[in-house]
Amino acid sequence: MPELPEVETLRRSLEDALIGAQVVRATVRRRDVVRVHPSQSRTRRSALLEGDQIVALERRGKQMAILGRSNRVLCIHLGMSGQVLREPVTADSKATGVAAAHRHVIWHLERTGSSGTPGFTLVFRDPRRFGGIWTFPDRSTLTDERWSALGPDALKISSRGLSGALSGTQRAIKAALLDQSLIAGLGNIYVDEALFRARIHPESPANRITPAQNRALAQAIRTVLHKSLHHGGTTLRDYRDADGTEGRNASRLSVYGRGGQSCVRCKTDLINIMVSQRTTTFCPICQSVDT
DNA sequence: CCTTAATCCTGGAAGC
DNA sequence: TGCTTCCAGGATTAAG
Repeated sequence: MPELPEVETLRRSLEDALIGAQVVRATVRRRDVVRVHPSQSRTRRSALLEGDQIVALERRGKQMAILGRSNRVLCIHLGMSGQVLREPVTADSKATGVAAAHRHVIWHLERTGSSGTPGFTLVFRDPRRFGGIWTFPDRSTLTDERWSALGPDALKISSRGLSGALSGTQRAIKAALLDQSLIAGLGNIYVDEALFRARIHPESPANRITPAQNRALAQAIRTVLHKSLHHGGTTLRDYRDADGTEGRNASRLSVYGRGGQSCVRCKTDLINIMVSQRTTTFCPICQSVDT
């Protein structure tokens, strides 16, 4: 479920603590969760930033990159159930808690300059393991080999950028918006929310969207994402930021998860259909095929 | 070009 | 209560 606002909330919740911190040790408890770049196969420890200092956190679509001073990069994708948690190293009771399982990678970090600071850990957990961590020898390799496959970032999508993405395909617009190579960052929640806001039927062919609809949709995507970001993202069940805080946007969703309930705009019952193997909720009146 | 289905995986919920 | 079944979802892959 983590989509763009959740990943961006996570990134922001990590920035202050992580930038400038020194990675003392990285422990991998499940090897298949980490995809080490072929050029780094014999230096797995440094590939995981061991001995490195963290200098930046970036995001593109639903992916987050942790950049080291060495120029080495970790790219984290949360998939369905991934979490990155920051914990004080003194929190000994954590080991027996509910979140104790599925901790696949653990980093031990310290802040230099202030000796005596206890340090902290960063944990990647992912019960369902749809997510993972990809390592790259440098930033440009990440761009060339991984992020080049992504379309423009949804948070700042322009009307022009959106029409460029949609005009080349006659697939259902919902399917196109879920395709990360066309536009990066949207998942099932925010696609349904944006289409509702722009009053577009989810099965409309992407290339038959009118210029007015395209403008409305680009605006709706930005608004829906910014609104969620403002409320710390949407927590349906698993999502937490690095401090374990839940997002507060779930109660503000207009259509996602509200099939059978009444439309916030016209009071008609919202209906569920399947589009691209995904449950899709929309208002049959507000999002009719015409207009 | 397109769609559909299967696959990965776990845990919560629903059904019997 | 306790078992089985279903479903959720992001991304990739194969098949039609």
